[in-house]
Amino acid sequence: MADDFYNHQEIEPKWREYWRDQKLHEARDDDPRPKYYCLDMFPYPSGSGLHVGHWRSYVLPDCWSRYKWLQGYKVLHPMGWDAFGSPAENDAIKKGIQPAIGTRNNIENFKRQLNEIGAIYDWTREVNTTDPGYYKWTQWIFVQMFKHDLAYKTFMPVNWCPSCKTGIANEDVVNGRCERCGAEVTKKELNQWMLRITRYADRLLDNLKDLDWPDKVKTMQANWIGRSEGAEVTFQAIKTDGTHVPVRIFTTRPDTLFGATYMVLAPEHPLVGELTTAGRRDEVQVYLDKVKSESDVDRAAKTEKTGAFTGSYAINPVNHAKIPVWIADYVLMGYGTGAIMAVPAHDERDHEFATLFGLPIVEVIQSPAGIEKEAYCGEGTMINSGEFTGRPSTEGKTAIVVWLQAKGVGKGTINYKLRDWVFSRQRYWGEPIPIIHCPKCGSVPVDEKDLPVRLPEVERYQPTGTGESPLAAIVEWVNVPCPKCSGPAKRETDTMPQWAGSSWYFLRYASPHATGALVSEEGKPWLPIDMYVGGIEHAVLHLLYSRFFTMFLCDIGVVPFDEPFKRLFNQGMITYIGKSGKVEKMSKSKGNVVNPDGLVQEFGCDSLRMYELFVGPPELDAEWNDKGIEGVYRFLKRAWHWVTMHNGRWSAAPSKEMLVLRHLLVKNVTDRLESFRMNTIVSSFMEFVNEVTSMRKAPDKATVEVFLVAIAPFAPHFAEELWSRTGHSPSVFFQSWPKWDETYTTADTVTVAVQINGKLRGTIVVKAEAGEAEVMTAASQNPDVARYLDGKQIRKQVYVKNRILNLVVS
RNA sequence: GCGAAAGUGGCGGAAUUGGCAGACGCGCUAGACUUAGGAUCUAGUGGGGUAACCCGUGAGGGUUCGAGUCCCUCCUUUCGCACCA
Repeated sequence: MADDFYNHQEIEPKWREYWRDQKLHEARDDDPRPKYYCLDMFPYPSGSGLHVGHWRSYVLPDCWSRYKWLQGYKVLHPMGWDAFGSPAENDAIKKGIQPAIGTRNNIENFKRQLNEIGAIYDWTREVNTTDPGYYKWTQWIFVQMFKHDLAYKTFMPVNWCPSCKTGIANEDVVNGRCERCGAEVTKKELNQWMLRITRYADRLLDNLKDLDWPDKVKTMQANWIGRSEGAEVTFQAIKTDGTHVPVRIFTTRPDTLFGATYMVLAPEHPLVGELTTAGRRDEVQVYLDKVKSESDVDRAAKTEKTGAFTGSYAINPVNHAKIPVWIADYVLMGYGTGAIMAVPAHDERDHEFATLFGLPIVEVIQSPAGIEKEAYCGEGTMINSGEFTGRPSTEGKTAIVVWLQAKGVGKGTINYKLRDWVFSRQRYWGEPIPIIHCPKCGSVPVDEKDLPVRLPEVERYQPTGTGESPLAAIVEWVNVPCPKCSGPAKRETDTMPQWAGSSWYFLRYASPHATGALVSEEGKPWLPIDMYVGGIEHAVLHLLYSRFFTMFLCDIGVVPFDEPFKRLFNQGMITYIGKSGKVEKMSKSKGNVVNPDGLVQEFGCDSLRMYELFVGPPELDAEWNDKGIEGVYRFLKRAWHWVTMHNGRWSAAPSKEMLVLRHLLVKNVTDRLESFRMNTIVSSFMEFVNEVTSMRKAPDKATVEVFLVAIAPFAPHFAEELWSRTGHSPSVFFQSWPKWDETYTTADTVTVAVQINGKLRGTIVVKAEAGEAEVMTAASQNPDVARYLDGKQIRKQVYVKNRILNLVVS
């Protein structure tokens, strides 16, 4: 019958419509079941379509959500749009389409394509960061941060992307290049809004240990925060006029203080001028000019150290040694105090520098291999260290800090690599920063009742490049009365980075339509997120910012938790041979995209879903194979045939063998789901179908039911159709996840491998849990084994129950 | 340079975590059904050897009755950090 073949083209749209009509995807606040919040990282709605690489990231969370659903949870699985940001703006500039309109069109297209995946998103909770009803709350958070002294404006050199024509955050700079466009980043002095994320540094670090996240991501965040304990020590530098000026340095090795043989200031250090002697002025100036002309990229690529002597000296507080003060660009102004004591004997960088410029090297930690050839950075016994000589360096660390503190020349301190977050962008397409500058009252936040500050329409979107956003040109928008004194004032014209809206969107899904609060009381029980799925590329930026926002919102009572994502899973990317001939990440720019539309047409959405899982371990990158989907398609067809050919003619009672297969399937699929080995789940189903079809007997109804429920999260249309055809209603998703019975998954007979001298010589079938003597008897009767035992003496026998018998003979 | 992960047939990948290496799929070979097959089904498929057997998880060593799995040395690939004192 024509009706009996697996017609995916017919059944897939039908069931999608059914789910939509039945509102199967909607998460209801009043649903009494326990909640489960599964979240996909929301996309930027780009104009180019979804390729099979995108598909992979949406399939896994959908399968997981459907699994959780069958387990009896009310599942929140929402979707939205991270729609602010340069691409829409650049499009606007290029094609003359307003970003708002371009974005709307892209979202339409994206939604249609997501629908093809068969994913159950709750579209009633869709959020869009560019919606004024949404960014009202992004601005509200900024105002709260301002009120809590977490947002401040300051004039400082920031990373400037000459191509995007905007200042960007440290996190946006990758190897000296702009993370968005790849242009070399330069420095620019700008008056910028900053967020004091550093205030949360310790908490951001300490909380990591309790998160169920991949260690890799935790490590990356910990490294980014870069906490290091040490001491700040004050040296007295002698100025050209003979007076002393304190220079503070940071060190993690106070135990090596006696080995400081020179000092280095960052070229940008404020004391460089005062400490440069007349005789050295020219040389120092040449060096400063050279450093200034170098980009970060050049500076990073440089292998040899450079520097210049200022001509001045400083006094080491512990031994009053007079040591020269140098400047060198291996010392960074942005970290610690911008000055170091150099201990060439016990620091690689200092050693290299000292060797190059002929500076003295004094050993103060006993070094196994000496310190002439290279620095010794380990611990050991302190030597040449005055009263501390003879003590272990680990002890010396604290002892010297105590000593410094008592003398008032230093103290224990902690430094972080993490910097405050540059939050201003001089671009059009972002949330206006809700601040009004009043000549009398200073920076005044916009009244909460006046939020949102809507983004006005402009004629020109082009970034000006002057350090001002295009908004600055809209006089009627900029000029407003001061909220405090009503005098003439001006709006802030910088906008927020794209990260702003994505740093809290996951909270808004809980109550996307609430007008009186960021999260309503009804919405709160959905939070926090139980499972967050997305790419590793957000390991630092998005995830760190989101944690910071959540901590702050927790502190001001908006949410009752300070970590938003309990569990994180990073999906690997899909790779494919690109036009370069190499295997690369699948992307439009690499010219190696595989369009899913044709595959859906030919093999169906369910085949593609299952192949996306089957392609490889979900956490690893996987290379796309054009033929691979055919295997999954064949499997679905075989399974379809198996069910339909026996439909209604089920065997009355399951055979023992069938029961074993059924329970083993449930056990395998469940175990593999829980451990996220999605690729092997597909294998489990294939093995099951291979087995049951080769039995050439009708299955019992219960086995088929279990099979259909178990496969429903992965091939939902397929499962629904067969569920209905086998006389069930309503949806298969109203069933509950099947359980297995250990009595069937543990066989009564087992095959035991028999090895002679570690080599497999035969296998024997024995009762499960059989004793060693019994197995030994069976083994010696097995001809394959016996021939190796003939005339030999058994020296040793090792038996591992139900697995293996190894006989050592001679 | 530092750190992390990984290296298994022609290919993607399995392996209950120390116990029969190569599940499952792709590809390939042979056969069946077919006017036909790029459909479907059946059988086979790590390498060598007529065979008994031997060899096989990047390379080399070690621990063990037994190692893809643990330890040491090295090589390669990918990712992250990259003068953070």
